[in-house]
Amino acid sequence: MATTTAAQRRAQARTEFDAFLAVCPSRQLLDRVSDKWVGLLLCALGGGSFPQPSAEEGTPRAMRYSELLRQVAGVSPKMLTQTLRSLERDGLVTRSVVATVPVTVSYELTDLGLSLHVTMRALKGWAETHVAEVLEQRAAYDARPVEKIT
Amino acid sequence: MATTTAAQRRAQARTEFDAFLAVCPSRQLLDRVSDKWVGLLLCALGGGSFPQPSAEEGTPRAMRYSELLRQVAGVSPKMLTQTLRSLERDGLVTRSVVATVPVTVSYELTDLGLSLHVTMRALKGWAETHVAEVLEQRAAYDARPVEKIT
DNA sequence: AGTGCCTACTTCCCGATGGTGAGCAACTCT
DNA sequence: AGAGTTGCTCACCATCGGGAAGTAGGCACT
Repeated sequence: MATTTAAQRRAQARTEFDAFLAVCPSRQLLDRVSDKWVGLLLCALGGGSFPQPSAEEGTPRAMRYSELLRQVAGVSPKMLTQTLRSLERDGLVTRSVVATVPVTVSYELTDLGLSLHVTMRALKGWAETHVAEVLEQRAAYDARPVEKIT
Repeated sequence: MATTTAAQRRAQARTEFDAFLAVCPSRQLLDRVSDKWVGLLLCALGGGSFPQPSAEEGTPRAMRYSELLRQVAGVSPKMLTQTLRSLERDGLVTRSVVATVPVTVSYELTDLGLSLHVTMRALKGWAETHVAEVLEQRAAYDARPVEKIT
């Protein structure tokens, strides 16, 4: 009985540690910045585009909402707005509004956003470099016999 | 009228190009590997753990299902299985089954998986380095007056 | 006048997927 | 019998991304 109580206490302590880790800020941040639209927007604002060869990376520059909407293929106004708001909140982009007619809103990477963009370029490069190999692996996996043993 | 038709054709061509890019394999792959459980599992199999200081990266080694379940805080059996299957299909991990009682199943990074793990370490490091700054930015953003102009 | 364009979003609805909780099978030990 | 190990599987539900349509204000063209 004393052994069981000690085991239960250890399990409880582990559960609490797990809960702590699961809400850890840096872990949540990694999840956040790993969002697909985040990556594509950082890339666009950083002067590049993905998927494309990386040979001609442009310079980071401010871009307008409609520019981003056109350049980031497949993004909807909703996801664009949502992601830009999130990036702004995290301090990764600045949003500037000029009261022209029509209104002009532009977004630009901060230094922090630029550091993330630079860091994410490696991951983008990895995907471009290895996509063919992964596709082959998938084909091989899908072609193999279904295995029943567990 | 001829001008309108030409403009419509250009818009149509752009829409088709967008559709192509949106399903581009390397872009899909980047989305895939950016999944939060993927990152954490690659890290665990690569001998490290996140979030933790990176000073003591261990060596990549095979790990059993239950080991991974214990080490990756917060993951459920469902997500663990699902993610491991996906990693196996992409050729990023190998799954080995030994018919012991109970059965022994272990997972190990492939060379491809290891290359991805190495690439993702930079992103993990970025999150750990900058999490405090991002939290401050969020607090500042949340504290500012609500702006009504668009 | 009407229509279409530009700007930067917003709203509503639905479906996919992640998450939770419980369970399965086969064995061993108490 | 119950409790533990192994590695999953299944049912249900909540969340959030995605799709489609819409808003407002101005300007240009027919």
